[in-house]
Amino acid sequence: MKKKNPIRVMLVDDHPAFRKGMAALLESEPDLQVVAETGDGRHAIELFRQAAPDIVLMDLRLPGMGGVEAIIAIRKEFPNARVIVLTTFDTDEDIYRAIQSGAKSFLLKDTPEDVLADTIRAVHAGEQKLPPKLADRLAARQKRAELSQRETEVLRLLVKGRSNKEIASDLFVAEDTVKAHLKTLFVKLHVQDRTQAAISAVRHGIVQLD
Amino acid sequence: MKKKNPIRVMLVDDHPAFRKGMAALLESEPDLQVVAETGDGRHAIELFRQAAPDIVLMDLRLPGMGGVEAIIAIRKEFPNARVIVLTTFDTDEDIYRAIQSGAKSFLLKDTPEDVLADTIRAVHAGEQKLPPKLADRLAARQKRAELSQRETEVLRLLVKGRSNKEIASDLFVAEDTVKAHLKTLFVKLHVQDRTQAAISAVRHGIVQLD
DNA sequence: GGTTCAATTACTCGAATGGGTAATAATCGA
DNA sequence: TCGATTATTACCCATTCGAGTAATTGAACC
Repeated sequence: MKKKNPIRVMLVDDHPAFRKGMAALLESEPDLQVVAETGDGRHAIELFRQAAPDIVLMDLRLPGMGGVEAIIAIRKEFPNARVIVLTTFDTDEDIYRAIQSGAKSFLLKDTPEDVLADTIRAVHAGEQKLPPKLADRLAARQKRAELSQRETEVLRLLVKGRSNKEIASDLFVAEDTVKAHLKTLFVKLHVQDRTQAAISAVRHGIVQLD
Repeated sequence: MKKKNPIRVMLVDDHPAFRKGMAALLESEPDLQVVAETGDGRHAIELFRQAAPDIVLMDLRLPGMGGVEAIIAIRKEFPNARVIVLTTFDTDEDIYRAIQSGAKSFLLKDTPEDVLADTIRAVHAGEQKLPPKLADRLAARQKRAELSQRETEVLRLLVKGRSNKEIASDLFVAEDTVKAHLKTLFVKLHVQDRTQAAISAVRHGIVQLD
């Protein structure tokens, strides 16, 4: 028996099996109801319009549109939308971008069911809940200096394995300019050399390895 | 109605929701039956003894014991065990190690249900089936020269961001020795410098970024 | 016993990298 | 309009790195 006002949940995840299982888990809670599900970010937006869920459980890696963009798009149209990110990937940068984009919580897919249900209820009640572990990660990310546009480009090329000279010609600037950017990058990333910078960029999710 | 001799499947994956959903998907096929499931690699081994499944669907990232080790352990005791790897992670090295360890197939979690069911049937019939995309990846891995023990250690330290001098003192050898290893590493990995080598190691899954 | 391969070290040399310092121009928010 | 940030370039200098070449040792394999 459902209560009169169950919390209406929408699932966005590209694994059908996961959606199915998650739906079953959630439905076993008397106050939760799965009202919509999809594996596509773009589809999620129009589905939100139709289903008007109380809570969205959103994966980050989605075909077509990324999870963060989907959150931004939804919240642009529905500023009160309550989105919880539920994903396997958890770099500092992922967490940071998700929260920045307006997500109310961030959970990993191996989160115990009871914690998940509690988080859904808490977020539905208007709270913003983060597991302590991830909150620490977020704090770590916050402390890290913001990279400028140009620095990010240089870092991206660095991760592609390009030399200073190559990066310079890629960006149509002098090699000394690239060196200058690298110097500030090293400081901001707390590293000593380019290899550490490249690894750090990948580890923190600043640059994707795709 | 089940047939008299359904294919008995065991699920090993640390996400309860995924197990639940996958079980439901598989059970919807009349000739498939989920007879056991667990989220733990070590537990999988004794569960195999009890349940004697025809097919094991195995994730690679598991708490405690890794998926590859679990496959090896199972096949040591039951050389005829038919294991299909079902995972989100798909570096060349992952695929390679899985097949080396005796897995009969390797699928990604977003595999369409019908393909999955067909693969289970094919493997149960004794075939070794790989999606063309992953077969290519495996071929790419096969072409890559095997790294020696020492080279792998050097690469691991390189990915940790250590300099030649540091790697040398870590391994109690001369810096020239490290340089020599790096030279052969560059050739084997088809790269020009240490940064590319580090990225390549991570991208191919030779070194984990944990 | 010869061969192949991994591991080790050494030496040279040129190129790439990183640190320090500094100057200029543009943009931007207060 | 002033200070801050960003982007740009330049120069110097020490260190690190990478390529080439080569030799030795020990284990594994046949």
